[in-house]
Amino acid sequence: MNYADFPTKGERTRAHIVATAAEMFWQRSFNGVSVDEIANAASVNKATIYRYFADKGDLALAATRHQGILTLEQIFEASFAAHKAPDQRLIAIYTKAYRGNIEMKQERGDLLGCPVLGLVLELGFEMPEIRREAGHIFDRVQSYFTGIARDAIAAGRTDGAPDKIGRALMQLHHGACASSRIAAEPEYILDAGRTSLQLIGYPEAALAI
Amino acid sequence: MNYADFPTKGERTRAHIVATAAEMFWQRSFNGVSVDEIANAASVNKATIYRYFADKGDLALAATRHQGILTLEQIFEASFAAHKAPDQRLIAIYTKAYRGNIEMKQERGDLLGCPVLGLVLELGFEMPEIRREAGHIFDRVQSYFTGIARDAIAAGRTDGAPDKIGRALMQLHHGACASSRIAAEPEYILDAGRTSLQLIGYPEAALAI
Amino acid sequence: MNYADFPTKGERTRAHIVATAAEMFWQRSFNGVSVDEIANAASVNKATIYRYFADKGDLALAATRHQGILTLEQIFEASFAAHKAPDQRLIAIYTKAYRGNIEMKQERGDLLGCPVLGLVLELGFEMPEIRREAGHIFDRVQSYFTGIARDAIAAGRTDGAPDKIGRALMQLHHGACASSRIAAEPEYILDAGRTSLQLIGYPEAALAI
Amino acid sequence: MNYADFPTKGERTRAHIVATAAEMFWQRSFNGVSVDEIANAASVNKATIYRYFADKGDLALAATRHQGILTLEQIFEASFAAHKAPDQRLIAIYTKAYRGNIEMKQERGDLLGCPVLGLVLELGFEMPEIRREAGHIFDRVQSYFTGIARDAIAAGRTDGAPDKIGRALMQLHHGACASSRIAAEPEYILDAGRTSLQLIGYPEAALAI
DNA sequence: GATGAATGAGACTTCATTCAT
DNA sequence: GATGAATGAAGTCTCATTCAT
Repeated sequence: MNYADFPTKGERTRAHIVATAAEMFWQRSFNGVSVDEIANAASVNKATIYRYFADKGDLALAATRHQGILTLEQIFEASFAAHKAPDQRLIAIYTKAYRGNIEMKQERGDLLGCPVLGLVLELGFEMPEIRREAGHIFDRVQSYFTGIARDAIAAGRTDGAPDKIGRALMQLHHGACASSRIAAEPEYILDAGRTSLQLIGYPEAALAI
Repeated sequence: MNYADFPTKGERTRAHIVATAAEMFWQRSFNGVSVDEIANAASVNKATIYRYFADKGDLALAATRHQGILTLEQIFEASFAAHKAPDQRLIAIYTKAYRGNIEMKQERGDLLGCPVLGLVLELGFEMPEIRREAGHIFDRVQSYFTGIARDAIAAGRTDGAPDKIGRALMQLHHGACASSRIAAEPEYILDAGRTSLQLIGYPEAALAI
Repeated sequence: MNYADFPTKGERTRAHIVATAAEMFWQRSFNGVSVDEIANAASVNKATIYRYFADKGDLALAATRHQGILTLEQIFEASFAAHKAPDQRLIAIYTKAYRGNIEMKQERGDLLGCPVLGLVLELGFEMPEIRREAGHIFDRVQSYFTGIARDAIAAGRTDGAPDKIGRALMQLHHGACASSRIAAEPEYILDAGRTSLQLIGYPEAALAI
Repeated sequence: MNYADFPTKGERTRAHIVATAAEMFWQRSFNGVSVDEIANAASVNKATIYRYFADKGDLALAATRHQGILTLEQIFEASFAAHKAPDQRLIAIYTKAYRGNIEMKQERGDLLGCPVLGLVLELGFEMPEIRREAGHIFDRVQSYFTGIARDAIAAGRTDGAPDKIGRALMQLHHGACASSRIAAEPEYILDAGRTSLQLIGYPEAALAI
């Protein structure tokens, strides 16, 4: 997080709380983390949290949004900015995801997968706003994948409906996150990357470590 | 659940508790459901639950196992018993999953997705036994998919490593469960089914409603 | 409280909590007493309170009812049972009230007045059920006073509408409770008793200490 | 409130806070209103409140005083200034009270009764200064009633000790406030007015709407 | 052996109050 | 000097679990 983005003290405090909470929810689920723990981890008083968020659910919503923005920026936007070719973009996406997870595994011995998926599966029915937010995030993820699909079609590598391919790529991505977290196995991410390359007609493209 | 499988009264009580809890965890997550609520829903005394289970986590483990067995039997074993050809088996799997979710959506307005995925994402790090159990379940799921892949290879429809294809099919399945739950959209399941058929080299096979 | 009236253990616990809470609310108001304090004073766990009452307001409602029943029984019913003549009944009512307050003042240095009035003034708008309950209690109080008025009219001591006189007697009673509590002065109760006797046409009747 | 009475900005701010808080305490009790809510309602910063008042209790004391002054001026002084005869004065007092409550009931659907009684019943034991303040206010109220009694005696309408009659009138007034608030019934005020007229020997005097 | 009753710990939230700019 | 920001304490309520009959 770039703290320069939050000029006032309050905005910085708020952003710090969100980032802390997001990290904890990611690791230990919404209900598995108490507001007390978040306050301690963020080194703020519990009442300060309630100054910025109506309730714990509101904080979870902000955390979801935060994780969505972060993922979209650091994985998808970055990959699109750095590359033009569809296979290169896909490779960049999966390489980044893989590296992030490798790092995590080294740092904490575990690998957390998608920071949004767990929250929305846990809270989707109880908190429709979180579900809606996750829906938006995943819509944007799918858009990126659809763009890749479209370019692959334009390059004559595959055919079919770009949005259907985009959805398939997103589903594979979801599955990769989930299965790699469950098995604590980063390689599963690369597997999904390879399947994705095949789906857009670049079976020969290689995923660099 | 076939109650005839549990001859003694105690076994029936236990099975009834597990089934009730499994349903509730599926819908509202582990931490979102209290032991009180489970006892009420199952119409048993709370202390009775603690007669059969060491603690709430133990109950969650049993629920995970229960859901795993159910899914493996009703979706995968049934599909394999009914069909021989790989595409037919895949079609059966996805058709069953789709129909189950359609039913759910009609009955409760929502669609719950995979009954194991949410639990293990929520509790995986805190309760290693659940993670292990989910690992076993998903290993068996992957085995079924790997078998389908192997048969498709034998039929000359695709090539590659069967286990890698099996993993891809499982990841797609995970992604289908997750994305359809988030969007409350059963069609996403069929989309994943079609992608799966394509992956094993049966792009022309049709998913009956 | 006669504990024999509550056969089961749970009923006794519940009654004990109500009696304890009623006493505390009377002295220090609803919001001035915490559930923790009530639990401590009643020597039960806080969770036990919530086993018997949906929330603190529900406990206040039970306390209101409890105080109403107690007052009606010990002051009004008892006075009516012991005497037939309207002046004697009025004298009995005010004598009991006076003695109770004298006792209180000796025991705690203060005098609490009406156990229902404070609660309903504090919570009437937020908790309509308490207001309704207090309404019922005071309706019954007014009925007793109206009965006295009717008998005084029958005895040729006064005329007018019995219910209007009944209401006047009740209002005087309310005022007596309030003013004696504020001034910590039990004599104000006797003053109201004398005014009441005058209002029903027995100006010469004397209030024994 | 006449803001012209408070020349400096600070005094106006202070007076505005007191008036706002008094209104809120009246409606929802001392403990039922938070300092935050008062600050919001008065459109001042919370810290500003603490610039003018040592603590919330101090604000309650000021609110009590404010309500006392207001009531004494607008009801009692005004009635005494407008009329000379004791029955006319009593009628004026009760008419004003009645009209004020009718207005309230139309405006908010409820009727708040005496603005001091609730506060002092709630806080009397915890905050002796408030009790003392209320004592002073009610002493002055009683003085007004005693004056009326004295004039009625002088007019040969009744006999007895003026201060005892004054106390009776005040107790009736308290009771009228309480019972009308509980029942949300302004007519109860008029009833007390009629009883009061009777007590000072003007049973035939009529209370204009 | 099954269940009503009880509990300690901790959940979320709000309170009155003060700090620091 | 006024206000946004912060806090410790305490509030109500619920949790998973166990006792005692």
